Amino acid sequence: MTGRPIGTVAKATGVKIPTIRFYENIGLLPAPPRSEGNRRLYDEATADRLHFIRHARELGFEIESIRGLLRLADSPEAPCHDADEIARTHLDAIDRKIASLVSLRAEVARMAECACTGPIAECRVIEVLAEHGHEH
Amino acid sequence: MTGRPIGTVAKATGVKIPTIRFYENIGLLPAPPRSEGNRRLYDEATADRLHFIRHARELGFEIESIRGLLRLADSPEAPCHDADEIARTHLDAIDRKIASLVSLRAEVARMAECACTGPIAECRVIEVLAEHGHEH
DNA sequence: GCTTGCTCCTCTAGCGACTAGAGGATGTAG
DNA sequence: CTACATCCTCTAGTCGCTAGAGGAGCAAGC
Repeated sequence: MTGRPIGTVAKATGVKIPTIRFYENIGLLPAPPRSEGNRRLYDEATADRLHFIRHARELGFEIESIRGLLRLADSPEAPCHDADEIARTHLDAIDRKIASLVSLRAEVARMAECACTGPIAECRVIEVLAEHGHEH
Repeated sequence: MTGRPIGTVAKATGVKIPTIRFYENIGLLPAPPRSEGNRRLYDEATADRLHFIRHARELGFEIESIRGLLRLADSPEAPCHDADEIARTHLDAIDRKIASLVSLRAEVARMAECACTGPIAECRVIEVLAEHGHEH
């Protein structure tokens, strides 16, 4: 029973070694067989799973969503709709995040429009933050 | 020596009670005097400071940035430039976050374009995530 | 065979910014 | 006097890792 050691898989997938072990710990990645010296030996299927996880994480999916997606990936007869819904929910979350960041940006930009020559006593940044009644 | 209890200040500022205590713990908010029964009694200056912190947090400033801003707010003779720089650094961070979220959004949206009628075996979401060599 | 240096192992603790809960004391209104 | 609300401290949990301690295994050179 052979396979690649964790370092090789880490390099191949771009996932750091402690992160791989962490995924195993939380049950996202199956525990691979070990060598005589107790080292993890990964087969291709598990490495692929790790690739899958990394892609999903890069796209900002949460661990629990990825757990769901992996379960679906494992049951090819399940309806595509289920995976699609996870993706769409995620898309909505991204949209909300972008919207709130954009309005935030406007506010911070307005705040940072500062002549920036005087002392703090006249600083717009501090002034805006100290303002009362600016509940939105 | 009077003052408002923590619950009243919490309502007035919109900061939850445990969060106020947390700010005190990490030295962001000064420890207020206590009543005979050991309860915190806040004066207006401290409540204002909490307002300041809340505004800054709402605008996404990190605790350490807020610590700096508060120090500046306390020294009105310091140059405005220092506060402005914190704000500008934050603005840059927001811009980077927005940019990365927007490109993310495009990718997830492309992924979620799914006919969504077949089984998982033909699902585009799963397919995209499982793809190899899609390093960007 | 022996040493060097790399990779690997497990385990615990830390990050940021809170939040939740236990278990108890205090304050107030009827 | 009795409810009940509010407060207190302390610990542990959240999320997704990351860092470090302290040790074992392994491959290559001498």
